[in-house]
Amino acid sequence: MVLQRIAKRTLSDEVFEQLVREIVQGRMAPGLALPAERELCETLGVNRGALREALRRLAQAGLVAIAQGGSTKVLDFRRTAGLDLLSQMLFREGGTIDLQVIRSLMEIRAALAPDIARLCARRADAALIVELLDVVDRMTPVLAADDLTTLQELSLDFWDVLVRGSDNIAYVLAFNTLRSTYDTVRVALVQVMADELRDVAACRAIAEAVGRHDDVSAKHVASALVEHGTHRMFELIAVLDRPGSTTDDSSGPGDAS
Amino acid sequence: MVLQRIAKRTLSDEVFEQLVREIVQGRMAPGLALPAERELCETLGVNRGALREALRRLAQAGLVAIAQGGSTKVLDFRRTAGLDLLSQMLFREGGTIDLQVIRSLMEIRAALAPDIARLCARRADAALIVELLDVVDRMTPVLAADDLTTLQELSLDFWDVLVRGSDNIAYVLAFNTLRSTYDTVRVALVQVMADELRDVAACRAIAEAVGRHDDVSAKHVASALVEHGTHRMFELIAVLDRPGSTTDDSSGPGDAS
DNA sequence: CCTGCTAACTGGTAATACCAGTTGACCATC
DNA sequence: GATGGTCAACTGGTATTACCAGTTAGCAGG
Repeated sequence: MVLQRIAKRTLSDEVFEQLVREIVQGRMAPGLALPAERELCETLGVNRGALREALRRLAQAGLVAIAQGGSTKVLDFRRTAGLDLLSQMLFREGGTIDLQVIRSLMEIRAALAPDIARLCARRADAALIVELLDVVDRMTPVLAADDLTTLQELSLDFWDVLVRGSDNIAYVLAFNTLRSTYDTVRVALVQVMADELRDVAACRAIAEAVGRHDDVSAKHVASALVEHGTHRMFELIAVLDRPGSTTDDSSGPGDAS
Repeated sequence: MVLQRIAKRTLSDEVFEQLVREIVQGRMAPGLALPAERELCETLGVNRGALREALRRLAQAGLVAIAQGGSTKVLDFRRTAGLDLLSQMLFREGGTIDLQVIRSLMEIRAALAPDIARLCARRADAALIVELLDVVDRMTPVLAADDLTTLQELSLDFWDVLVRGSDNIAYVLAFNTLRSTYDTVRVALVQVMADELRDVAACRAIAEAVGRHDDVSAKHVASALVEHGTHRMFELIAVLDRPGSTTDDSSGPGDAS
């Protein structure tokens, strides 16, 4: 087993996460007034400062509205929260993965990827093209060893370079959000994404299209590449949604929760 | 002049915004260690609690990394921040609008809109179709009066319904983020978006395609609709980027900052 | 019934003390 | 010289207390 960093969580982190779950999972309905800070911090057993730090973060995430003099009210996060909330929505009550969120993730990825490749082909400079080909070159031996986990990392690196090359700050930031969401369930998805990850040829085709500044080809190849994993994921979801199936594992190693 | 709500900003809001600007505009480079909290709060003239609330929000936004015992360090927001930061990047130093951000906004919108329409056509239920047609019906008299500002609001309502109909939480949340970014500069963009806003026929075509569950048509019409405004915006950006032009006004009324 | 005051909430700010983890210099040990 | 332990001086984390400031609702007076 590989050693990993100890995750240190502060009191306000705990409070924040607890309240996010309460709201996102619907146990605190929109419009509901939270208890007063002095009361709530006593209930939670933390000092008011820690609670306030958590509440401010909730407000920034668009989950509550704070008003001096008035009370802090729960908002309808479907109308007020931003994309950064996505990673908080992955897990349902009880720790199972919400397949609707996975499906959404795959769909937005499929919508963005072709345009990222297209713009990158239009705007990439020589240095970025070299960087792109370098990532693809590093993929080849890993593919030969069929090391899917490493391929997954290289795939993220590949898209990271493409996104930077697209010279579009919205794509860069959205990619960061989607990547961190994906990272949370990465291990559980290795097998489903296997076919896409093994398609290093498509990655090379994209890199070469970018090298030729051929935006049309880059777009089409990227579209085909991500449709790969997207379809596989849809198939899996169709199967898992049938029974009351848990999502603790799909196939091969990798534990969720 | 229309009266508008007074924006109440707390101390931690001010500190947060000030630090966001410092980081996003590059005056605080990635890797830089912030002064100690006790020192920084004295510099800013606020108490430590207010400063900490701001720092926690910065950490959540992916702009700094806080570590007990160590120092708080500035992160590379291009790698760690999420899409929710986009609205904070609209304004450059001096209050001028960053046209690169506007371009990015238009591009991601153009990438998402067709797929939103497509999914909505596949998944919308009867109630949502009624709602969609209702928005379009409300557009017609406003178009006759050529009231662009109201058309702009109805257009946002229209896309809001479409996004909800797509039954994709990632699209819903991303739409919220993009809408709040767009809202910040809405008035300045009325004239540029005019042609798109006046194309109520396209909105109706999308609504009808959704009503027929014709996802291919919905996608294509939506694609054409948003290309409208996107191209106009590109033309404007090409013109404004030439001289050292300020972005205080484009044409007609509407003051930015 | 309406106006306007007031008291009792609410969150916002502040000062202070102490707990807990990190860092680096220093030193004994191997 | 390299290693590992100790300690002091940082850093952020938590807690308590007090008071300021805005909102709300109820009540007195018109």
